[in-house]
Amino acid sequence: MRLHSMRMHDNVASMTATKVSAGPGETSADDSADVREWRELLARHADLTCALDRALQAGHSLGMSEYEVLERLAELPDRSAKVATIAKSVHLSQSALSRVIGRLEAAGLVERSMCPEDRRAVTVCLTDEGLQRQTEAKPTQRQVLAERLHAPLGKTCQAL
Amino acid sequence: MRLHSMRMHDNVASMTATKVSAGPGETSADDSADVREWRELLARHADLTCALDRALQAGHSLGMSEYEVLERLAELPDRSAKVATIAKSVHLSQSALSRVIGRLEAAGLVERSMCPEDRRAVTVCLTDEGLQRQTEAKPTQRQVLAERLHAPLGKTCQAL
DNA sequence: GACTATTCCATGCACATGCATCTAATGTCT
DNA sequence: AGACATTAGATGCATGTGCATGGAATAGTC
Repeated sequence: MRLHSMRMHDNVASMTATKVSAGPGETSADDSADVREWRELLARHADLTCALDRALQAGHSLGMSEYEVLERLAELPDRSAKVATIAKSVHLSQSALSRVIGRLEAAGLVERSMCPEDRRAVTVCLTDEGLQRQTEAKPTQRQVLAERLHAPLGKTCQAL
Repeated sequence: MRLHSMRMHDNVASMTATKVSAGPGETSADDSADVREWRELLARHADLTCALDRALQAGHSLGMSEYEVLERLAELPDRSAKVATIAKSVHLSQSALSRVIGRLEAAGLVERSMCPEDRRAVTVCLTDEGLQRQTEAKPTQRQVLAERLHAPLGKTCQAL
């Protein structure tokens, strides 16, 4: 079972081929619509992930996962949360999140501290620098979203 | 710039936080709609990729990337294409595609052969076994799509 | 025809991810 | 209290991916 994004790529989805569907061993009546929708979802995801990652990396030295964690923290009143809480809002495995937090901590953008009530847990807190970075990066992210979320889809993002 | 899926994960997207938007340094008027849409796209993609990969792996020993290549080839009249052609229809880098084809070849599902007209190019041809595997796996894929493409979204796919 | 630029694919390398596992801390049951 | 099960988070490991590069073949230029 795969899931999360590593470095993303680009590419268009063309290569049309006559596709009849609904043969004898088929699953349901019209799954071709599902397939079309699925491929569009893949293409959109690829395009956006690629563009977002490039823009964030180039402009703010942040990966998409890193930015997402910063964003979640920045949205909270006290700018901090337990790792387990963050995990619920990000599509990353617990281990991947642990490492993302590790990278953010090494960069000085968050701080890990022991949770008083539950000494197993770790509270992750956004630093001032972390908030600043997220604030700087936010317009970049929004711009990419605005440009590509509803764009015709067919152009690659290739080398930016 | 990240993009393509490695092993996918699951998780829900909750963690609601009061989000006002349109502060002084904002990009555009209402980007919160874009953000919502983007997060839904991410969640849907994560859910589907995770479920698809698990189902294909468990039932047919195929990764999502492998299945996609088989599917593209199976859709073609002669069940073969040059690598560069396949590359245009799949969201993988050229190198990743090269390795996917390598794995498929090692599994006996495709064959690589030199292209007569252009001796740089490689023609990839689906074997009978490859076609069979794709035919077997297809209902699995369609079923997952049918089940989850429009599902309420909020449940994880966790351990299958 | 010789030279250069370009295209096609494979591969070395770095890196992010998921799984399995480990340690520590809590919770539960008797 | 003691024993077992559960949960939180970190880490070893295997794997898949993208980038940079390389070698081979082709296309374009003079």
